[in-house]
Amino acid sequence: MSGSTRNTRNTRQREVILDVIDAAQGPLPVGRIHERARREVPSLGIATVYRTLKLLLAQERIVAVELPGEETHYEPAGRGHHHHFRCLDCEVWFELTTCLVPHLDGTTLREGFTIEGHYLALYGRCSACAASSITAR
Amino acid sequence: MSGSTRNTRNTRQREVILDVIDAAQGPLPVGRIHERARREVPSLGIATVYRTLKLLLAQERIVAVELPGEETHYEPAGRGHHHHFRCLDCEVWFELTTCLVPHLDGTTLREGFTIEGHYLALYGRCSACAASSITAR
DNA sequence: GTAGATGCAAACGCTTTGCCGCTTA
DNA sequence: TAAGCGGCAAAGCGTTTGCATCTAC
Repeated sequence: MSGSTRNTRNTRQREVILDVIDAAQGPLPVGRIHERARREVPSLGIATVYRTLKLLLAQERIVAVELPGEETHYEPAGRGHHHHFRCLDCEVWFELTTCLVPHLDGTTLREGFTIEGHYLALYGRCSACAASSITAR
Repeated sequence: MSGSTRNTRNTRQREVILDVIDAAQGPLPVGRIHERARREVPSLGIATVYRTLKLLLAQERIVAVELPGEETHYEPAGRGHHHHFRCLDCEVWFELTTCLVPHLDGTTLREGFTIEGHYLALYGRCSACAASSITAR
């Protein structure tokens, strides 16, 4: 009963947009979703992408991912609590499968702040880029 | 020699904008800076705020703080590496003085990602709000 | 006196909305 | 066939830029 699936139709546009998000290796911004979905449906308008993302969010089939200094990205829902890693070379955001700082939640800092949740993003090099930077010399 | 201080004038507007940022307990977004600076200089235009922030950034007198799902905030420079805490009640962003996860940098994850830097934001209740939620009943 | 700064308004870029013809069920 | 949907264009909204006026030095 989560979200509005009532009176909702299955269209090629929605199918393609969800496919693009599901097939990605990490969260995608609106522009990239539009770009990739257009390969299948060239006439696809940007407004439809925005409306579809809003619908998919309401249906809890995707989640919005906020990344520091970047536009909102989107990824499939249901992957639980996890964080993201950005490669400084290829500039791709990857999804991590585990939480690196599970101990933080529930603790209270000296300043009196009680931590109920956290957000972590990592930066560095992915293995592919690290390898090519060695072979490149 | 950091930034352009040459051919730069000291105006009341700039002085007030920097004062507002320095006096804040945490990073502020453009709108709030404008709002507070206007108390001193009512005619202050939003364009001047944007231009001044850009100048202060170039002079490395302030830094831009990216917070997940929020507009860019600004705080005084020179406070080193630290993170931010957002109170879910009063919705204020506070600055923390220490890094809670210094061990992350330099490590390589199983997936092959080499961590060179990290970004952490915390959510919860500040002591004032935690206290008032108790006395409120 | 003059280069630089401000304030206003127009321009921009991204997101949302309105409208109407098209499509799914 | 009808309600939902998509595409286009216009409207919003936050940020940037152009320009004429003002001001710090």
